[in-house]
Amino acid sequence: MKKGTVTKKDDRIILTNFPNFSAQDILECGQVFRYSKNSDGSYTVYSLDKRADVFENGETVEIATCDVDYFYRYFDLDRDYSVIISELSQFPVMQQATTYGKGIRILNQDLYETVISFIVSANNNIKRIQGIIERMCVSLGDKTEKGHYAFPTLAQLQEASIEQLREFGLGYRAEYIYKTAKMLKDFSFEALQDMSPNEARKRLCTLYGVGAKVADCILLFGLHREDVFPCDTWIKKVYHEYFESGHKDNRISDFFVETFGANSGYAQQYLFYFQRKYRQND
DNA sequence: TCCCAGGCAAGGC
DNA sequence: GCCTTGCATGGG
Repeated sequence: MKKGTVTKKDDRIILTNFPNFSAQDILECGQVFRYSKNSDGSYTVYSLDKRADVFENGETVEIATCDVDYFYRYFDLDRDYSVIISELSQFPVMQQATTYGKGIRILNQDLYETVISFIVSANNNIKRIQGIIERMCVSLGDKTEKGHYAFPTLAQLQEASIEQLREFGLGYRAEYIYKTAKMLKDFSFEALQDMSPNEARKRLCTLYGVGAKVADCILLFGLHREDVFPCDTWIKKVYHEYFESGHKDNRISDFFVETFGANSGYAQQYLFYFQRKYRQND
């Protein structure tokens, strides 16, 4: 396959004939909660106080942003996803899943925003998660020059009361966010980088509201750890529908990591997106 | 009315 | 260590 070109300008990134890039697949596959689809078909995605607008026209994709370097890394543009897809396709279901979600890329999201966002995600559905996080931004975050609201800084989050957090619709997760915001004052994100998956997971699980699954999401979406496999209710359905049964729920993640190895994180996202494809209203 | 959603913490054993 | 239970909220 011919490899496309990436051109960085001052205020935009231009992809030409660039394989495995679809704004819809990337943003609607469940890894990120702050984005919108615009009336002209373009997408806007937000990260911390930044935003990028993605316009797709045939062979050309234009990513308009005032922070080109940030979103170059954010969209994981250095990685060749055709290799990953090729390796995963030997597994029967993966052939279909990677065909369906061939434009997926695992984003390099901000670690702090990922921690808070996925605490919100626990036992929740995507539509509600998006609404809660949006209300958090509007109520606690700064309004930017572009007119949108930034994700609240840690300092801003720490100032919010439990009652205020509960008004966003967090339910019992309000206490998780409240306590973890305080705990993050003395938490080293840098230390996670050099840890094994199990060490890093254990460290993340010291945060209130973070368990095994949320920790794996943080490792995958915030630290781009490829050797983890977040197991939620959708993945359990995938497991029982397409794979061998016999593992207890809390071992399904281990089974998939043994199966997919270094490509586990990617495999998870293809399968999650594939499993949910007829359920876009969640 | 019950079930479900990108589960987790706490308590019992 | 492994199980069970309660949990806020809104949509189907």
